Amino acid sequence: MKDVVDACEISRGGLYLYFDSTQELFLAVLKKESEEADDIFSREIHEDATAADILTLFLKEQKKELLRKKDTLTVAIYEFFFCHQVPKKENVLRQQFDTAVKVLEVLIKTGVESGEFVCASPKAMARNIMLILEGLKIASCSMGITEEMIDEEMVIIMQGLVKED
Amino acid sequence: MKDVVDACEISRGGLYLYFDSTQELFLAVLKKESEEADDIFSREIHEDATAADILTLFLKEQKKELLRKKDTLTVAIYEFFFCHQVPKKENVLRQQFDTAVKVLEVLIKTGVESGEFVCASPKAMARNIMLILEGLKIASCSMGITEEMIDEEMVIIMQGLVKED
Amino acid sequence: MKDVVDACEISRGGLYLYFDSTQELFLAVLKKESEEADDIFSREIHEDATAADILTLFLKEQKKELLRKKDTLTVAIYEFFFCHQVPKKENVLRQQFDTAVKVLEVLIKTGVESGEFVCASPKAMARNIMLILEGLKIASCSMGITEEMIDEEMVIIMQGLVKED
Amino acid sequence: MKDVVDACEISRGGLYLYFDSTQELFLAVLKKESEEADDIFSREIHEDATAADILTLFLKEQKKELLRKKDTLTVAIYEFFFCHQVPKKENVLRQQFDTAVKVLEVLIKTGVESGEFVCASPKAMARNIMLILEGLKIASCSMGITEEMIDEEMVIIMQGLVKED
DNA sequence: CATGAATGAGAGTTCATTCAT
DNA sequence: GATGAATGAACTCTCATTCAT
Repeated sequence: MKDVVDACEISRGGLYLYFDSTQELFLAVLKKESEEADDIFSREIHEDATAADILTLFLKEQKKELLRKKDTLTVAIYEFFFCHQVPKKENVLRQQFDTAVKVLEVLIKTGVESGEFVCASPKAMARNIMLILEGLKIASCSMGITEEMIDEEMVIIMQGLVKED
Repeated sequence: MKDVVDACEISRGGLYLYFDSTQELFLAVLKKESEEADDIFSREIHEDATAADILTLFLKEQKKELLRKKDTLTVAIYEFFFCHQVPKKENVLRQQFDTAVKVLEVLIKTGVESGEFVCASPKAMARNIMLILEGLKIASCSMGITEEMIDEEMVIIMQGLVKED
Repeated sequence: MKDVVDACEISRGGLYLYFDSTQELFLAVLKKESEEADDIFSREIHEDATAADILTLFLKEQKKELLRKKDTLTVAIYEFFFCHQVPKKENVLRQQFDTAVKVLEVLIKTGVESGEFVCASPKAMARNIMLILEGLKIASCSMGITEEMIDEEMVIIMQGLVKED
Repeated sequence: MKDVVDACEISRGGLYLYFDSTQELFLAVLKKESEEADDIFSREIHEDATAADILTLFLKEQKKELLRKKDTLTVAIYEFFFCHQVPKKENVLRQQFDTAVKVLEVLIKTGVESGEFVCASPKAMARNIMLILEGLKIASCSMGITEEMIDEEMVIIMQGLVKED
């Protein structure tokens, strides 16, 4: 509350002109973030490129986010959903995760069809990728990670899909 | 604080005879937990079994923990290290993670030597496994997971190591 | 404040062009109410009827008001004069009370003269009636009353005046 | 809140050691007051005296309370029950009122039996007395009353019961 | 004249920490 | 050593009032 008020140079009461509660403000921030993320994602996916190219681009974008220092929003989001056990439908975190999984699934399938990827269960693999990213994210917030760690994971992800022997 | 003094049947003031702050108390709890976890882990690894057996056992143990409802300690640990950016050496979370990675690395190497596993970079793979588990853990706390999700990930982990075609 | 600007479809600032404060606005409302109440009262008193008829009519009117649910204005008026100990001359509540007492006094005297009522001290009796009504009003707002309770009191009031044995 | 904290010379937080909320504190005050009032009442009723004596004593006691200046508690009690429309059973105000009515009813009946009083409906008369007192109380808080006004009402009440002609 | 976004003091409540006993 | 009553700063939220437009 205090931080928001200070950062926005608004009065405490002024906040309530735009949001009914701090919780609502927070959810609004989440929604905004989510939409912006979707925009970036969409822009990438529209490009005329191979599945591998798109996946690489996606992972690069994720890496950039992971390296962003002092990602206090990520922390705040986690803390929010730790406490507020909202139902699946209203859980923005869950929705973002599921959406990303679906997009990745389609991407992997496309890659399999084009012969770029080898994958028995695109859906499970998509979820696996997202969980690795989630793992990196939480590791970044709670214990710190290096760029090397991220790169290594990206390599493992790509190798798991191309596995040409 | 209240929960601790209630559970320990100690006075609020009494707590400060043993710990200078709630932060220190929390770190002590973590240390204790960590030691106990190590014990369990060691016991498993001492058994006379194949690398695949041990890994399976390890993953099963992890699954059990993931399914434990209301894992408030996990949440508390995350929240603690979100706020207290302690140096690597004192970050118990990091230490536990690194220890687990090392043990897994040895295990994978053993498996590779015995011909059970195929893996170019055991260290990276070990870290990958831990990040997936971390991803599952945070997903469990913040958006909820199903047993099927866990099983699926376990399968992917094992397949990534055996990949016999 | 919010309720007023919503109901009047005026801006918050606009209100201050007509009233210096909510207090002044409230007093203006009271004054208006008081004038309207006087009008009703006058209309009744002008009718050509016996004193008993008029008193009965008056009590019936009071009963109707007492039964009006959610009488938030009454509550607001009480709360206002609880806090703002205004001098007797400016106390609208007091003025209304005194006016009503005077009117009732005249009415009782008329009744005594016509032989309808028996009353040693019309002024005290008039005040007594008003205090009973005040008691019913506050009871209605703070603890709830039934129609039976009102009727009972009305009977006692009338019996106190006619007492023919 | 602030007033209580200032008056008790206690910290804001300290209040919550004894009461879970300001509302609970308030209800506790009410209960205490109520008990003390009962004590006084009981002491009077135990005395060996005629019904008229007891009633006179009761009215004298009520007069004393009515004359107590700055009766902010009475105001606070009214305001509380204006806002908190609690069910009849939990409404302390209502309970006190009903209890007083019952006691008065018994007293009047006793007086009727002993030939001191004349009264067709002791219950209604008891309620009438209480409503007059309630009317005096609210008048005292909101518009101010004089000792003469009180005395006048007391006379009317007594005359209404003895009515010897 | 009129607006409504913005203010800021004050409300009730929580909780890690302290200190007289 | 041990207690637990007490503290006080911080939290979220409300609302009559103001002022740049």
